[in-house]
Amino acid sequence: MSKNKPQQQTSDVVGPNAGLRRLQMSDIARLAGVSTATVSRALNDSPLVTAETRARVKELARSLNYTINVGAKNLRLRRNKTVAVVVPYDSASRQSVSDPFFLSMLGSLADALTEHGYDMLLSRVDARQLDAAAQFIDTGRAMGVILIGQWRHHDQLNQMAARNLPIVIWGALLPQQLYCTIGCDNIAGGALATEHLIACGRRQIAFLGDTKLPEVHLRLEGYQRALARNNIRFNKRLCVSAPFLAEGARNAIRELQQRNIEFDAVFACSDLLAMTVVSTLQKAGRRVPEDVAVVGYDDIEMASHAHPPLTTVRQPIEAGGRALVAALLEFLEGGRPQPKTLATELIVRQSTPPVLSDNHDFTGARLAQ
Amino acid sequence: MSKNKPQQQTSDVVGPNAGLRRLQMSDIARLAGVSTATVSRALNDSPLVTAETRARVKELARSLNYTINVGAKNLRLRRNKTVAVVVPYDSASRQSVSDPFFLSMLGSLADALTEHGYDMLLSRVDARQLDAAAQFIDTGRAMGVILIGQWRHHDQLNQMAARNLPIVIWGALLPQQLYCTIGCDNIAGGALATEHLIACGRRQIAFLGDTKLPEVHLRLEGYQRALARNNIRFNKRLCVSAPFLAEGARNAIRELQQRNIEFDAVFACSDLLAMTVVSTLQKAGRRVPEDVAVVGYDDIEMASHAHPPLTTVRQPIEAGGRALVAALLEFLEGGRPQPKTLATELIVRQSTPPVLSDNHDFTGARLAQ
DNA sequence: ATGAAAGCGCTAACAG
DNA sequence: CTGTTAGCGCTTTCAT
Repeated sequence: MSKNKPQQQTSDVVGPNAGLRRLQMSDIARLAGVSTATVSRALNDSPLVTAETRARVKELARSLNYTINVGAKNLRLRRNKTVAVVVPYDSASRQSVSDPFFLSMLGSLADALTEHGYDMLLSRVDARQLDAAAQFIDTGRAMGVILIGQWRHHDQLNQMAARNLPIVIWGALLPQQLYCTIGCDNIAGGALATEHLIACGRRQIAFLGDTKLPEVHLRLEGYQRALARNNIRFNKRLCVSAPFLAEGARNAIRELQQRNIEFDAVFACSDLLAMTVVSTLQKAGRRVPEDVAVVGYDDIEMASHAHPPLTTVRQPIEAGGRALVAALLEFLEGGRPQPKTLATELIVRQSTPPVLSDNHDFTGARLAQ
Repeated sequence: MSKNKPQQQTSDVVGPNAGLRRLQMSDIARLAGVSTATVSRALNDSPLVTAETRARVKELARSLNYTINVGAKNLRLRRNKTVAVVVPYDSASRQSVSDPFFLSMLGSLADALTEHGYDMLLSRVDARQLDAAAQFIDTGRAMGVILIGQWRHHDQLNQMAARNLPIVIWGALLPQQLYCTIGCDNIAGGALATEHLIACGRRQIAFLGDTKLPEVHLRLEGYQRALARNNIRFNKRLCVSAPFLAEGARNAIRELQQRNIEFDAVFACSDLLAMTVVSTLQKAGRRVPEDVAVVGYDDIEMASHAHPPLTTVRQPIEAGGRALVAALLEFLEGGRPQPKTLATELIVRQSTPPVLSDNHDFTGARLAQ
């Protein structure tokens, strides 16, 4: 009969842990004088039990500190309210980007998921093998995946999408994309920053960012469009590729200076980059914003505390997290969520000088200055 | 007979998902012509199956893209290789500290856990109710909890420890502490920074940090000890309480200036704080390190890219993450891990001037200058 | 309104 | 070495 006692059964009668065996539903049932079915119903607020019974069972469970075993519940229900959040890391540097932006995003996702009763499984995967993210779904560890950053792996992502896996990605909207991305309007963001610098009277605006990343590439496009709208010739030599890491910014600025390229403004594709730019410039004896105006991107917490406080393009992180979660949940409910682009907003602080005209409308086309 | 078809059974024969039902062990067993027991053994590398059978089964599983259902496995094994990592957030600001230090710690934990085959469940909890962290264990969602930061909730933590829950905490070692903490030697760290500033010839060293946090309090103690060892009188007015958030730093510096308190050095309890200090000082026309030397804490990535690059006390995050995980695993194996204090290291960069003497031994006692 | 019983997908005694 | 079988702790149909 009972030939199948699991090996590690915590003895509930003798031994050091006597009586400490984890309570289970059958215990509550016995104590309440009902069946486990009734306990289950009561605990799940089923209308099939009397209010009286429900109250009694719940009270008993509470007083005994009983909590339902989620694993068993999940197995039975064949679902499991957890979502995997995957942060790719650069296999070269073996380090994920240490930008505070990511931490905020994680926090925002954690909150949004919690709000919906979901748990969040966090993991890092090698950016070269993003499809490892699918493992979470295959093994049933999570119902879906949120990937932070598409990097340069459009193809891998498309393949996963082809498998129809519930996965949504924080990133840019690309042509011929099968997967669902949520992200900010990078073109608009790039244009916003650039228009502002132009409105401040700057004409030689350097662009800093790793244009191999889709999002940055789009910001560059916004930058170019803004220049065009204002009849400013695009000067390729003002564009310096700099990885997100701060180191890149210093080198970039040095490069400009060494090559004797004049610039009176910098648009940097992250606040981290921008802050390094400011420091590098100040060290070189150039004033911000008087000599060089600087605009950043993200609006991380620190941006407002930098010196000078950073003018920057805010990415709505809270909204982003919520949108990612909403899209994933739609997926899980059988829907096919559409990519969504969130609006960005220019936060004007002191790293840029006052605008020249009274026209504060940076969004409209500005055909001539 | 089959009166118990679960309601949401994905039809495997007809319907839009025909044939897409998730494979399970019995499918592999049937296809391989063996029992599920054998499949289980093969997949788990049990020595009880022939190498030949094992190979055949594994190959079949691989080719069919079958992966074991972790939930079912966990239920049966009554364990579940996941650990909850809990980041307390300040209920007042409704925001967890957005210090990059935390992100690094999360990354480090994710790596260490992955190394041991554990998954990481991330969540934020209200700092006022840290014991909510115990829920993860009670519901069987995770085997143990790693809490980042003990805040001011010594008592709550002691209560949890009394329940003998597998939980370890990143924080300071406090007297009469029942729980297991892993953390850096804050006293030594505080002393290290202070000794260095003294060695640089500074005597009026301001201390910046939220001393209500145990870790910061200990750093202050190290600061005081270093002063004492060097016969410098402790001046309470040089100690300014500043929350970790950057804003605090500016106010703190302003406060010092307004109160006309002279200082030629600042020891700030986080790099974020230190960087804001540097900026504030520079804006006020004081040079770093010539007029004021500044030492930070943590050695976040950005510290080396600041201007000037920040002299700081490094917290070994990688080692910290590994130690936290090691301690928790020891707990899970029935051990009772001891609190562990990791060594800190002074990273000398350019926010402090060259030391005056040739004696670079900052660790020894320095009885007279 | 409640209970009995049949599994969710897996593992491991036990018996061959 | 392999198969049979009894659960892990829960939910839900079906029968009462």
